[in-house]
Amino acid sequence: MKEETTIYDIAQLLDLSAATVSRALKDHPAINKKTKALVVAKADELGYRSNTFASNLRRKRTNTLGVIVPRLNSSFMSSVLAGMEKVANNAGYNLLIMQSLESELKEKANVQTMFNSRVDGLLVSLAYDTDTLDHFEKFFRRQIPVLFFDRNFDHPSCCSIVIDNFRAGYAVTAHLIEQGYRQLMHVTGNLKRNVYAQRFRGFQQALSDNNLVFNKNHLIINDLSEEAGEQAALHVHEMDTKPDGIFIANDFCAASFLKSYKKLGYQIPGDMAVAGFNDDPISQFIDPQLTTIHYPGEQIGEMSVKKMIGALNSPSDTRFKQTEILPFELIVRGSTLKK
Amino acid sequence: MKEETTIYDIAQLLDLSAATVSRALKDHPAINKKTKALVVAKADELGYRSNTFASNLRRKRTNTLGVIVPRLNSSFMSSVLAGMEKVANNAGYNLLIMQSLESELKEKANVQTMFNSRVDGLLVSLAYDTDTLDHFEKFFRRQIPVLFFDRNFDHPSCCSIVIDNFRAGYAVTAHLIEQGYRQLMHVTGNLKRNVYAQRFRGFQQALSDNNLVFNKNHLIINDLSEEAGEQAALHVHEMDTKPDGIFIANDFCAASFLKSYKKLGYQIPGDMAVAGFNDDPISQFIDPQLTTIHYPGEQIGEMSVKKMIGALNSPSDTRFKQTEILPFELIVRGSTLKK
DNA sequence: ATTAAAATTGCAACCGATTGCATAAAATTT
DNA sequence: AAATTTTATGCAATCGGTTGCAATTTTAAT
Repeated sequence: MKEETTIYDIAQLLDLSAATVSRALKDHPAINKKTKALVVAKADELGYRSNTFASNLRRKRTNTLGVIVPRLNSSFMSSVLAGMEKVANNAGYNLLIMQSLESELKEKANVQTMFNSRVDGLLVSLAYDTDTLDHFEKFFRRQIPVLFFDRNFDHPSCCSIVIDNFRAGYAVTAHLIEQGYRQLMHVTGNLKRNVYAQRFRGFQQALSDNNLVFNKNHLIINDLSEEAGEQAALHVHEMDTKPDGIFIANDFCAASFLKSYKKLGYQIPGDMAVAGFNDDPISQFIDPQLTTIHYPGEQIGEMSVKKMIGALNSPSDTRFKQTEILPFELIVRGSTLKK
Repeated sequence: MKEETTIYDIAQLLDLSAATVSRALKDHPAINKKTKALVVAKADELGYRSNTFASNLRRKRTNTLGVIVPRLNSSFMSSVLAGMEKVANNAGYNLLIMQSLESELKEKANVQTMFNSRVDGLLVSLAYDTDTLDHFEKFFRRQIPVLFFDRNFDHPSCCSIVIDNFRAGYAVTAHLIEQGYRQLMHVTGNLKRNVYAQRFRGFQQALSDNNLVFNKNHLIINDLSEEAGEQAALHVHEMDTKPDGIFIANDFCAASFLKSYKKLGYQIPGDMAVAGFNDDPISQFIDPQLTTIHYPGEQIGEMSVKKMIGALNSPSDTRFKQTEILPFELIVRGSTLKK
């Protein structure tokens, strides 16, 4: 096993001090160009790689950003991560990625691990059942920036990157109404999560703007899983007066509903129009294809990391504390065609 | 910003040396139980967290494993990662995750970054077009363990965790034959990737074992993307003598094929039986549901990290160099019902 | 009581990069 | 030519935990 070269080796070979080598390697202005060139050349020659620990130890920074997501396995999240990685890499940051698996408990453990790993900043999309931000207190106290994307929670010291879930929910609902559906139902997740609460608000507002009354029995709250979609279908099947349109806050669950409801003998659209959310690939494979909301995942990822790095570089700049709202797009497909 | 407590603080408060505190905290056998208890109590009280950098710097280990995957957004990969994370966390390792986005170039860059971050070991599933392992040379030379999972490449100093793709390919094909399909076609990815090469071999073997000849025109090699599935459907549509069964080495592509082929007016199964690979959730949403191979993603992840940690703890133990082959499962669904 | 062995603890030198401050050398001004 | 400024480099302490070896204390054996 070859020995690592250090700045001391380089210093000795070039008859310089380690300090100069260190400065040369990071392009410090006080170092002569020729010296820099020499040092860089020698470093290359020896296959030098900077020892991050020594550097981190001294500078008290890790150049690592922590990322906690509910799950990795959605095309949405992986676009987000792709976007994050791109920006982070370019800026010399690494990502430490963990999944909470939608559990607050796991999320807490993740946050603790992130804290112990001394990430410079934390990017989080909250788990399904997270109630409080208490577990982030450690970060707040030490003023380590925490940023929420997609699933957020208002807090004075955190910034968020989201889409306008209210308007998106409104757009979907308005579209359903415009297509002639009047008895609308809504299936969504935990209303403590901003994304679901706001989509629901959008749903309600669209109803009321069109002089439709919201029927409390037309709201189902579940975990938006595949099984939940199935159960929702069964539930609707057993309703006396059935809705003719349904807006489900997640494509996967919507697809599951659609599949199950079809199986029960209903026509889609016609008996029931179905709209989802997220523009998951699945929405194009199911028959009929699913009307949904497209979410700019990659952009959300890029923006999040950019903000974070901005905040790290100039902690006082309030620009980096502001919530950013990115645009969405309504994608109309077969599942909501005219009645 | 509160100051961090260090072992020196604890040492001073308890009138001990930093060495003793250090040893006490890591449960060193030479330290008196009472002293240990005292130290641990004080550490808790002060909210002490060990400084990883100082420790890494001294011990020349990072307790971090690098993971490079082609893409994060498949349910398979995210199960793998979930499995990896579980085991890694329990053993006190962190994961540094990157995606190659199926590009050798990006993979090379990732490997370099991993090297610079001094991961203790590297877990890789190769990109679609990776030709050589040259970019891993740095790791081999320094004897940093590299392990391949799923998509591997034979190399004396690497161990692999895979399923038996040959037998899986064989099983799918034999099933199609058993259902009465005779003119079988195969769509797969780059044959440099073991997974695809072996599935193809399994396909061929099953044919020959059933006295069927393999027709060279019945092999399509593409990137197994959604578009590729569409194009394959068009291609088959234009063939004079059409196959009656097709085995596609990836569910996503298979689903896309199925959808497109149906659209062209064919019956599935009947005109064409379709089988996929991976047991992606999509396979249950498409109509008819897709026959496929179930892959134990989580187990692959767990096993990979276990092996890796084993190799790190006892570098000489050859058990950790052995390739591990995990079981798969043939899942029969509607798309390949009897002719 | 003496000696040998075992159990604890401390000393001090690392690990490698960073940085405030001082110094030396070169360039510019007077 | 002397004084001043600018530019370039070095010194040495620091970050916080780890570990080989020595020193001390306790326990066990003779």
